[in-house]
Amino acid sequence: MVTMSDVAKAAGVSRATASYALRGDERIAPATAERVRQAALDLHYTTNLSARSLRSGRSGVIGVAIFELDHPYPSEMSAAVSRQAARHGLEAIVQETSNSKDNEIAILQKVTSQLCDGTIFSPGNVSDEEIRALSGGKPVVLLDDISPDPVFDSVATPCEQGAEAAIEHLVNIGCRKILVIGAHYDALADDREVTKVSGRRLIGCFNAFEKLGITPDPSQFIHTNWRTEDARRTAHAIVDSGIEFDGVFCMTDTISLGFVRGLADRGVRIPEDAAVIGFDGINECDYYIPTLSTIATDLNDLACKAVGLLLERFDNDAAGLTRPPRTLTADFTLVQRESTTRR
Amino acid sequence: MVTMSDVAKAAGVSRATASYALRGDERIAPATAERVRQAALDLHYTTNLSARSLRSGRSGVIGVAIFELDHPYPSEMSAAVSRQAARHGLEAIVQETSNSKDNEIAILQKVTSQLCDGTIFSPGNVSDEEIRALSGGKPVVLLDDISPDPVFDSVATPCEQGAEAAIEHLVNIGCRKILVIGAHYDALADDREVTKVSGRRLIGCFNAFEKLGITPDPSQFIHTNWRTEDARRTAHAIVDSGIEFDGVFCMTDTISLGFVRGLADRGVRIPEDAAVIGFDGINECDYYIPTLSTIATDLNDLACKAVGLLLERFDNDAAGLTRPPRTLTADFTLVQRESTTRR
DNA sequence: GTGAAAGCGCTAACAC
DNA sequence: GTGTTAGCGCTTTCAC
Repeated sequence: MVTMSDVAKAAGVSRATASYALRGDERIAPATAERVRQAALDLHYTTNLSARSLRSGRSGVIGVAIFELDHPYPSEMSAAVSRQAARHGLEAIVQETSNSKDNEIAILQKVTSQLCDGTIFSPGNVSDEEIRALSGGKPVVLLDDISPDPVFDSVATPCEQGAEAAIEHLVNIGCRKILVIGAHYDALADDREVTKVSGRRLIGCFNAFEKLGITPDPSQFIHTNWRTEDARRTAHAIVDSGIEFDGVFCMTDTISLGFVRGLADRGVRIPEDAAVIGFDGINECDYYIPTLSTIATDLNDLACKAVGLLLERFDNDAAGLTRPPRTLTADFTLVQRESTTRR
Repeated sequence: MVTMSDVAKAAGVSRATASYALRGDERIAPATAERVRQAALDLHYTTNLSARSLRSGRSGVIGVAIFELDHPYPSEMSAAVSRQAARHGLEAIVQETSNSKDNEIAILQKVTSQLCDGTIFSPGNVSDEEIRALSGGKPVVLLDDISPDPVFDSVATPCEQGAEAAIEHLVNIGCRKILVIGAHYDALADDREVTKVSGRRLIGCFNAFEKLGITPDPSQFIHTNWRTEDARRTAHAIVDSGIEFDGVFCMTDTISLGFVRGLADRGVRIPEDAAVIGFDGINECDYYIPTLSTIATDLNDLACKAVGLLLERFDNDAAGLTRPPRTLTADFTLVQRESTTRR
């Protein structure tokens, strides 16, 4: 392995000078700097991240910790963050928590807190205090952790506004019997639910109905596991039970995909018999048959805001400042496709 | 930040003893070890990865470098590798190369070669020698890099066998005019193509036709960009041109998704008018309308083999051994769904 | 503008 | 069994 000493020797300077030169420090004479750079190139020198990180406490790497890598929404989100990080000269490393507490702890404790300058974390089973303890004082940006009294910076998906827009859209295109798939009517009775994604999307629905002067019936709200196969079975059950409906808001596109497939299994035509709209904006909605309308969270905006909050903390920490935690909300767009387009 | 010195002091032992105790070294008396562990727990000690890695050259982290995180196949593959790594007590970090050479180099050079004990790499634009130079002597397992004279261990997807099975399946269910979407008939004229995924899937097709005594016509093989939207347009063009066909093998599920959508746009019914089968086995094939048949690469098997090769190298390197590079092929299954099921 | 030297937190010989 | 010691490769005062 070629180290900085090798480069310094080849360039005829000391290790310190080599270090400065390679990082573009102003103090080094242009000619010297050039000589060092050339030597590094010739020797195929690459700086040792562990050593740099150990010594300086900065690595230029940020961690992204998410539930499940093999699901469209989290993987598209990770990709967006990766690209956004790259724009700022940072390297993003993505780790899968598998939605298990042990794994979340292991990840925060190991790579993340030790190597990464900061972390973008989609928390599942781990409390704020635990994150605080495990993060080693490095900045953390939480995804969708809307607590009334936030401890960390966070970026929220536009749950309330998006859900509201979805319901309004269904009503606007003429739906009169709307189903909401993803949570019970009385889910909000559980206090914790209010801050969760499902609860917040539910609130958006209620807001929309209220604004439109509609009194929703509890039977319109149907709980299901947020997995495609469960949503498909839920659709079967609903059709088989004879419930009437002409519009459906699915709390995620994953539910939407399964639900639409389930309706198709039972011969329900979309959008003729029922219009369907989902939430998230995953790519595959655009290739489904029919193409699926959705409330598309702007992942670039989300990534931009998350990385931005991290960068702010870096700068602040460097300047010895602190500021209270901020919560930003990502933009969204209502994407109307075939599943809610009636001729 | 709490360091090992703090733990050692709290437990009333030296740093070395603390280090041994925390790593479960046999030499430390059980009582001492327990005392150290308790102290570490009380102080919320977490071992500094950079320091460990710098000193011992091992981190327990493996890198996964892939094209695009927001596409189903690579993200499902990364997830499989993450989980397989976890089974061996390794942490997997995933990085997106964005299919750009600069990025591939940056990733190999930075996190990967410096922190990771080994790398699973899906190479796009970087040569074997470059990988060799950038990997810093750490083991590398390549994905789908079938060179006649391999330099690294690698795991291949079952291209030839899978494509052969796909064509045979189409013929078995009665297809007589089969289209292959993803590569030109004469793509193999380019030598490099023979080792690429597209070329190898083409070879599988040729093998199948030969085995079945069918002489394929060049016009049956249609090139398209491997993106859903391009495949959709390709389907439009094919139908509009009046080419007749009753079976389609798409070289990837992503193509399949777009192609089927494109056929649907033109009123071609699947599987009644044409049967369609893809390749890869991505999750969404199971929820499409119709559900899509596919040659499903066994990602668990692929992950198992890739991580296994890495582990072998770790052990060998530790024992001072070397062995010639090995190339393994992942298993696959033919998954028949609605798109190739005729009543 | 450049070099000498200290030390980040940890591990692994080696000594006792 | 446990402690002492010497670095891993780098950055960063502090001299000059």
